[in-house]
Amino acid sequence: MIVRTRFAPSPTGYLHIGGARTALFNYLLARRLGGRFILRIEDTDQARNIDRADEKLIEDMRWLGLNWDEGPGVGGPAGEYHQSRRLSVYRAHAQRLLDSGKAYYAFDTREELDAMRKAAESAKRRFRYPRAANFPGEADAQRARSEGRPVVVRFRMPDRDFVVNDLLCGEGGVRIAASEVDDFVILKNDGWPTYHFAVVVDDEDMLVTHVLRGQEHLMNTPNHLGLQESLGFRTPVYAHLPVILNMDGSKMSKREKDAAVRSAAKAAIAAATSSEEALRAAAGAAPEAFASWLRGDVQLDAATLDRAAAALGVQPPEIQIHDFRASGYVPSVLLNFIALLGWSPGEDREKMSMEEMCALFSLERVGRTNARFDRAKLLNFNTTALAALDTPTKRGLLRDYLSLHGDSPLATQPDAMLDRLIDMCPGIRVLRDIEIKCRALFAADDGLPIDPAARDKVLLRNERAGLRTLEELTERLAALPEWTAAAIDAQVRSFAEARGLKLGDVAQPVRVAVTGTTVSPPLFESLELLGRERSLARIRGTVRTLRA
RNA sequence: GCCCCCAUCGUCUAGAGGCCUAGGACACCGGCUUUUCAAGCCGAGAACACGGGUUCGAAUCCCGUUGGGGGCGCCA
Repeated sequence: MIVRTRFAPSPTGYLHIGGARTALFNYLLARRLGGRFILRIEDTDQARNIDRADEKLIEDMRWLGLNWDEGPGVGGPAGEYHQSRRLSVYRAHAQRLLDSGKAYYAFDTREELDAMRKAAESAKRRFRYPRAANFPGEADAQRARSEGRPVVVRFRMPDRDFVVNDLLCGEGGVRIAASEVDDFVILKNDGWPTYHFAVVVDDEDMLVTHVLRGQEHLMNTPNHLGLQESLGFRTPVYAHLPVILNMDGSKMSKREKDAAVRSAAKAAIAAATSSEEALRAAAGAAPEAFASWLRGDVQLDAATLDRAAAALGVQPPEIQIHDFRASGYVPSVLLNFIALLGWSPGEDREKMSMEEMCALFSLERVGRTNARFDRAKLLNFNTTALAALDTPTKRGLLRDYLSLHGDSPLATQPDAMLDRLIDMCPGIRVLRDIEIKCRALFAADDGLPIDPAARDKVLLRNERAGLRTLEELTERLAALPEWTAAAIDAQVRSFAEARGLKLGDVAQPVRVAVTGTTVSPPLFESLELLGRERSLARIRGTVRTLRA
């Protein structure tokens, strides 16, 4: 029997870390066992579907390299892989259950259901839907509809305990008592299937053999077993994966990003480096909404949050796969790291290529404890991996990074220039580091912005020692017979030695004068790249400004 | 509230009753290197949640406690 796995996300936006790991494990299992990996889009909630969200999700999957054998864009035997395009399939199966008395119509309103749930809660009972003694017929459904009552189809759950044979949870299966399950809705009032129903039908249609999914699905598995039994379907092998949490143990979500930006905003306002009004305007938020966000009552939407973060000059923590791409992580490294959140190949192995993971993966070695997402370790993985790549490969990654940052001055540079920048920046942790270090080299020479802290510390402190050094050095540099990193290096060193200065005492003033900051690629190479004219223009400009 | 899952350094984990004085990785701390930021090199500290069993012997098996996570929708 050929192994068939699937990743079945609900398209509510970009792919999350947890979703990516679920996808990865399904992918690895299929690859390891010579099976097929299917992508299916679970878009059965009309209210929640965001326009074209599946495209973002698919983009992230492709970027990660988690390519599917069947699914959107590649097709397959099931024909359609968006549940929204398979409605007739679900309806046919629902009708079958209706006809055989294994499902029935129900006409309760939300209010009635809420009231029943409240009553159960106050009586300290678990709510169970009160199944009618006699099921309503088609005529009753017609009447209910004409009276404007909601009409749903509920599944008549078999009245017995269920045992979920899970590869990861429990030993000898997880037993869930009959009292813990009830007659759940399979067809909503809008005629669309619920998740529980669509997932069972599709896993059967698509011949899925192994279901690896988040542990939050463990308790709904009896619903699926009941449906499979009543529909005469196979039951796939289940493995419910532990959850990935934030470092603080909370559930990983966009909230963390929101909180990070909020605390930066509060700090900036408290330190008077910014005002609430200025930030609000920069973020483009309504005054009341912004105030309520600052109090922590609500979250900001993604775009507003990004603008606020930019205005504050803070880098919010990456949450979604897309965030990591935008920071300049290597996709295979991200996958490698995520795989280790729950899986270990043993023998102290950690750093692995995709091929190695495919060869080594096994469910027996997947753990069962929740993992926290440690960005520091991921950063280390990325740093190490980047250091091992050759320049053309890094350039490819940098191009991808820049495709998301069209406003970067690096975005329009030719390959030869990018290669030069890459070689000037060893030891980078993420691709964004290249941009941070190099962007000043592409700024206009006139009116180069100087960081005040750098200016005070490096040029003005100690009675302008840095500035005086700079002035003395300028003419020596101007007189250099050739403008190469080696020549500049020799000149600066001999100058420093003659004055009894450390190299840094000379190099830092030049760096600040030329780049406006204390951080840049190696100075002499930077000066060579900039050229004599532009370098001297910047130094002289800075000197002029500070003298005035 | 009821039900389910889980429990080794700060974090991810190795560990299938003696190989454990508990191994690796990241982080942290100390040192070296260094024209900035990184990177690199060397070194140190750091864990079997608790309480009962079982056994000659328990991180490993059983029970309980505590703690963490999840579920109880016409969301997925």
